[in-house]
Amino acid sequence: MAKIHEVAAAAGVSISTVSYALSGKRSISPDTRRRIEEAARELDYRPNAGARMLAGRRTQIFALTEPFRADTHAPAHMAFVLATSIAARRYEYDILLLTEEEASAGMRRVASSGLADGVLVLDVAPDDERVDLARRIALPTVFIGVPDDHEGLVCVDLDFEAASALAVDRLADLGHRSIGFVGHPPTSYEKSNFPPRVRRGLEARAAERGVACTTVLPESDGPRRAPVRAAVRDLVEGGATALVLHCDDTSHAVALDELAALGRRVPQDVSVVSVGATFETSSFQPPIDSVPLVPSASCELAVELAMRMVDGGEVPAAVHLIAPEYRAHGSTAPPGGASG
Amino acid sequence: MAKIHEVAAAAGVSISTVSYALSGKRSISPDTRRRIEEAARELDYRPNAGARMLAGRRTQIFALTEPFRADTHAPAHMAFVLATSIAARRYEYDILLLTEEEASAGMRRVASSGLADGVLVLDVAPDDERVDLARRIALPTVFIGVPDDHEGLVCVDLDFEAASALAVDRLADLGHRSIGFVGHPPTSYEKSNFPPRVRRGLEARAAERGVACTTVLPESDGPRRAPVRAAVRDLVEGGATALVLHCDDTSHAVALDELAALGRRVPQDVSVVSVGATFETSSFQPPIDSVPLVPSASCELAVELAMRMVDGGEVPAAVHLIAPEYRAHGSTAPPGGASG
DNA sequence: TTGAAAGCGATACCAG
DNA sequence: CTGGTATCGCTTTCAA
Repeated sequence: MAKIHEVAAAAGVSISTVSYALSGKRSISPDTRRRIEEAARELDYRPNAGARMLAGRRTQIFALTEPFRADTHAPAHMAFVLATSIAARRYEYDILLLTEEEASAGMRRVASSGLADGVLVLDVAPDDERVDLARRIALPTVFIGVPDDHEGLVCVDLDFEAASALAVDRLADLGHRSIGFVGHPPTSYEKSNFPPRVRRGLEARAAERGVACTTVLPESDGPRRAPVRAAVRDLVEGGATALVLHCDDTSHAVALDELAALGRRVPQDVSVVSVGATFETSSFQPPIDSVPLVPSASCELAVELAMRMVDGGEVPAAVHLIAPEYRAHGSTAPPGGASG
Repeated sequence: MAKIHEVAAAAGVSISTVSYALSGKRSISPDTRRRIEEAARELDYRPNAGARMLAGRRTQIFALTEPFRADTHAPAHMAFVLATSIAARRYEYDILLLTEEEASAGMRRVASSGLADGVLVLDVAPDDERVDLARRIALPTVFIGVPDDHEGLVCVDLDFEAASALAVDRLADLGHRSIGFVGHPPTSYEKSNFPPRVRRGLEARAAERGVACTTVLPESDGPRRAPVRAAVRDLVEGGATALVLHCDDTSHAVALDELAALGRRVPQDVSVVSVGATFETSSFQPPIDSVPLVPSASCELAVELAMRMVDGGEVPAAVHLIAPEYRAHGSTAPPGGASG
């Protein structure tokens, strides 16, 4: 824990010069800079965090609020936390965790104690309690996800409607006239903010393209995930030549397994596209086309916006949608294989 | 962001009195204290974090290092992060996230910048790179998990050996003479620190009790988790009258499903005990006896030790083992049902 | 029981 | 291009 004056002494300069040299906030002669950097390195010097917060006007910390809900999908959640942390570090920012009940109390606490420069909100619910709070506190806040009432808020998310539309377009372009949609369990459409958007986008674009679309929202439990299997069977036997999946990874695997059990080949007999997945769909057997939800994309944008706000820049209080991207892995083809 | 002098003015006292009243570090007349607390509440005052770090000698922050390894079991990991955060908040401490590559660089950074008062290490590998680092930095560090080389370190963990022994004792006491052990996939025994301890404890106690013990470490993939099913089948058909499980939740479910498929009732035909699970085993069909790994227990102890170290107290540099607890849910019985 | 004032260790303004 | 120094907001002696 060397201090700045030790570095100054070692380099034979004043402490202000050390500060400027290390922050790069004013020009320093090459020679002086070199001596300072060397001294800093040898002493393993880093500015004291507390002093820096106090003297400078930033903490270099973002608070990350995440209510670990019981129904939170852990792997996806971890991916977002990790992506946020990595994105923040690019700007030399650290992440402070705010969990559970603490989500609200914590935001207040962090705001009034100046512990963080901004707040990133994860795992957003449609009627999220953190919405009101965000409007009240005077701290830059970015939602990663879109609550129902998002007026005046800065939100970041994948354009799920467009993602679904992309999937429908792909299938419609190939000639499919009837597609089946396997979604999350019904409760997800109330507790989470994005499943409804996927469904809406899908059904809307299907209607536009004159494609028949049947939606099933199977429970994700039961022995061998029977509901998912039944959904797949019903859809395929009902005439769907393509399946769009928006569900967890296990349900994906089960759906593929059921197709195999039914003797339907992918993509010859049935085309399959995954929408909004945070997991790798290319490692399924067979690999599945995907319009993924990429955590790093959302989190990087969120952090960038938060940084801009911290720097006093203008950031529109609006939903910042991320354009979806179609990733082909060979699971789609024109309809008409065996069932031709 | 009210400041201390505003509170002092509002309460008609000096700032030092406000500081003392709020920290409780010296006695204040009841009346004065009341006025100060009221003023603080009305102004929503909280000490500025940076100023507090600088003037006081603590940051009120613990760094939590967690390398989000690819093979990390997300739900368990989340449970530990959450438990750590909750435990820390009891002491008015916040959690700063240190991830990935940053695990090592971050520890160094946090130590030399005085960003945290201590470090909590999660997801410990047998040959963890953070071990050497922990010895080098001058920051109280507590490992939640036990690396192979833990000399001079403060570690906290469930006594897995004792947990296994508890399971064996239960079964041996009931009269079982041959038990099967279904463990994690083989690679887990290298990448993670506790599976070997479970296995060791199990086999040792089985030997002591004169109970035959067959170990199988099935892969946790394949269609319908065939390896797990095969393991269960082989063990049961090989004469095991009881199964001890130390694997993920899905494998538990699959194992039970396979027993049902084999026509073996639990516990009449086969007894089943789960060891070291972080998930709820009482909601399986049927509910399963468990000697669980309780995240809150480990994390609370870790935080308590870290706090004691921060406060300058004595904490033995040793492995602090948590005594396991047997939770009966009706999945064990004397052997001799159908197979009499 | 209370108050005045000396730091804590940086940043950034004002000079030179 | 470099230095002196006021300042950030609190904690904690030292005095009364």
